[in-house]
Amino acid sequence: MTQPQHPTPPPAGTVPEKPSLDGLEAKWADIWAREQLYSFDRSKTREQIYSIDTPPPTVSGSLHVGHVFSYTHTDAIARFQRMRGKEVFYPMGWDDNGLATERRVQNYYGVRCDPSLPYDPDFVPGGPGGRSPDGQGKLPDKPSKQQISISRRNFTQLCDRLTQLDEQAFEQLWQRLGLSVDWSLTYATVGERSRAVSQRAFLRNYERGQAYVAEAPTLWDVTFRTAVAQAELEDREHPGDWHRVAFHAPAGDRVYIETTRPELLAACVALVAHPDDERYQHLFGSTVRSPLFDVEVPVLAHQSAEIDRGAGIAMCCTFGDLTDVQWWRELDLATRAVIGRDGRILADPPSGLDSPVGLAAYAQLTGLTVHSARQKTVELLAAAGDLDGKPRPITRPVKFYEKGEKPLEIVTSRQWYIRNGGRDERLRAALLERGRELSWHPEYMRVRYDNWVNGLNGDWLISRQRFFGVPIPVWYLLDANGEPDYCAPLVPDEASLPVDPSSDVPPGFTQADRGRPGGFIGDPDVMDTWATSSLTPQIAGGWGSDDDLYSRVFPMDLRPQAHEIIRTWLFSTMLRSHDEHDQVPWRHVAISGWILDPDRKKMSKSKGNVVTPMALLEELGSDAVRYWAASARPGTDTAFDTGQMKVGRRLAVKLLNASKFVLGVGTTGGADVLGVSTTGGADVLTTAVTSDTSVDLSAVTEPLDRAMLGELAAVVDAATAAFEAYDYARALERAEQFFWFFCDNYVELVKTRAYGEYGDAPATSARAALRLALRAQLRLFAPFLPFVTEEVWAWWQDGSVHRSSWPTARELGGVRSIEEPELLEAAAVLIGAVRKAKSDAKLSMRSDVTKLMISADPATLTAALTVQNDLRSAGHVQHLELLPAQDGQLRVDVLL
RNA sequence: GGGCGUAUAGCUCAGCGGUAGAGCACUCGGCUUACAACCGAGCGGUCGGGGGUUCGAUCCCCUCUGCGCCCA
Repeated sequence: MTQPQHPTPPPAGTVPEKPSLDGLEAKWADIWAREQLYSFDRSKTREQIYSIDTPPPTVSGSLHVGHVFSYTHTDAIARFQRMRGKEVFYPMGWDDNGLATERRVQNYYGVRCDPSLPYDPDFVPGGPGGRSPDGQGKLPDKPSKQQISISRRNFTQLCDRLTQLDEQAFEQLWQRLGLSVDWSLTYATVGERSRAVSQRAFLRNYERGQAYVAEAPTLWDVTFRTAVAQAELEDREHPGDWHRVAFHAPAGDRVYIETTRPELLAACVALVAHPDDERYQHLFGSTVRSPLFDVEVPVLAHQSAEIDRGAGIAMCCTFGDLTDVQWWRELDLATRAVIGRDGRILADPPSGLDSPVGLAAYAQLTGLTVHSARQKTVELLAAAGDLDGKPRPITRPVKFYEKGEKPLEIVTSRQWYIRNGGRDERLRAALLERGRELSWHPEYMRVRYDNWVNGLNGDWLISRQRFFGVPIPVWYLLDANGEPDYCAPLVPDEASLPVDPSSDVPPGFTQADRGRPGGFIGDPDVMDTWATSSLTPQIAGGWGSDDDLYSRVFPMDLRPQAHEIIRTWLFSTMLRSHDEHDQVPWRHVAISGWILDPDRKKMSKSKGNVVTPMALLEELGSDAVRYWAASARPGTDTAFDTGQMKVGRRLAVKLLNASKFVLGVGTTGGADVLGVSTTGGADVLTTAVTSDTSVDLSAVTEPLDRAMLGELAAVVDAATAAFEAYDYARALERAEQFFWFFCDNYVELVKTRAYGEYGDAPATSARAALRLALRAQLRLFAPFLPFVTEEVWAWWQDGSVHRSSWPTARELGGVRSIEEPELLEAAAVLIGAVRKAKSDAKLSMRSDVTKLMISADPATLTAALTVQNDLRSAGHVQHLELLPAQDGQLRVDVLL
């Protein structure tokens, strides 16, 4: 069953002979789209609206089952809120901004961006670009051999083109999954609107002094040749070697340091030891000379030197790691850079290296990679006798760019930053306070936010030396020598956004002024992708372009997201909202867990354990997959489990069959007690015709029927409370547990009566109760199983179940509305005892019971008496005997 | 190294102060007029180890161990 079937839909208002799940996704997704069932009504007020800040998936990656998992959680909440009467603002975004897209376009079209090239309007890409998506809705990723250099504008056009293809595949999948998104509200993070919002927010940050440009040591990826922010770092265990190297004191003494980075020897600006370290007290304040390069450096004390690491005294280089940066800054040291942005030793020796012997040594390293320079330096040191012993291998944590494969270097460069509290206690405290204003689901995820904010050690570096992204919207004046003045950037008018400084000109200038002394140059950099993603509420809500809409949806009600991007997406969105609006961007944040493979390893492409979602949806059905997703507790990592999906599929099938029974057992006679209109038709799909007042509970006269409705009312209350607390899984569990009980016990008990065996009034009571219960349960399941519930709803109700109102206890007569609250449970226990007797005797459930003897406490006996007709019918009992139990213990004896 | 989560039946998980639960798997039985891709019944656990609080602990506290994640 890999091909979806498209059976002719049965006429509205009829129950099919053989109900089936096949084809429901295609049928209903199509109808919902055509009817615009989920379209957002922007005339509603903020109080009437429930707004969702949807996570935009990265379209250059592939969708996997983890996306299906978390987006289902959000959709269930959206559907619940919609049924509760909220106007749900549920847009979809595409994250097509940034490096991932760049790489994909390079490989896909076989191109390379060269910003120095002019735009070629006639450029036609080669590569497999014309190919259509494969069966999984994904375009092939094939690296090309030869890469053509093209201009930045041509390059970004290809990015647009490819992401559009990817987005179509994504949208197909989401619709198949049944996400109740309003597709007319879709945005893309590199779209014009996003660029304008991103640039506008940046410029406002700049005006308020929250964004600034600075020349500073920066973590740098030599492969991608771009600066990297703290949030993009990861520590990896990396092998290296301790080298024991001699520095020379004036008296001829040797001072040994230990280092894992001897290649930075020429960049050494000081030796540093802990102020309490006895071994080096006599050296503090003196100078030593470096081996090979013969540069004089001071010996200094600093608290953060580690006494028991290496020799306890370390060389401080500009720059080997973040500790070097700290020492350099706090001890006010010289700067001697030796590593270039390409990760190779610079051609020019650093200042202070001027002796002939030093210059000769340096010349041997020039142009080498870090790795080669290290080997060469070790050779030279050994030859000079300044290397003590053999290098000793160690493994230590080294900082990497999360997407990179080489250790990060630190280079000094001019970059843009946004203040984030990393260097400002007051801002940090304010952001921590913002975190406390949010409702976190689950609550303990708040700690991750606190940890991140408390651990920030610098401002947010937002400029990236890449091509595809939102350009930093500033220009710099060139002085008479053609040197840019970075202190006073030229900024565009907000009305002209978005701008591309590499092709647009600043106010008051013409293209002729570009690059000319006295003219201007554009900032060549783009912003970090998070600098735009941090504005998804503003982008989706129309900030700046549709302020009326924005006032109706912001601050949003819900931010759903995964836990690993609390430090990036959640934090940065909070920061931008704090800066721009002085308030939290949402009220609730719901954190989804991850999908683990059956061996409890995180699913990822590199491990090859990802599951293609579309095939899964086709095989088991969307409702089944959604059931599995919705069964997972919020925030909990969950194993991929087709078994659980099959359980969901069985539930959906059961809903079909049980509904067929309830609706086929006969109407309630004469006027329809449910007040169901018979004017059905898809043209009124979006109209909620069913209201509480149309339900006539008065036909439900039998105590057992009322008891069942009372139980269901309690379930409705529990599910509602669970949903309000964002615990969709509990809401599903309660509904599901009741439904199986309802089918196995209640339906079996009343079946005979419902067929009319005991006359009209008892039959009518059962039929009305069955219908009321079905109508409520379909709505309880609608957020989880949108397709099967809609299908069944259409058999007998007008409109869409997804636009009907969420069930209430009141419409079912209230919780525990009868005087004998345990009636239903008692009846179930008794019929269970009869079944067990037959099962133990290995008899058919149809076989007759000659005599059923029940000995119990008075309340249970009363219950048995009350349901005796149903009990006798369901159990095929000929004679029923009720006896008071002396000890109050229930005993059921069955004479077969 | 610090933080968070988690540990319950063979498996996947619920429960979280008052005599252990579900589904799957397994065993046995049943074509029952909604459902045999179904239904019924059963088997199965000293609730990770140790200590403490309590009349009583799977549940609360401490500690140890395993696993996962986040941050250094």
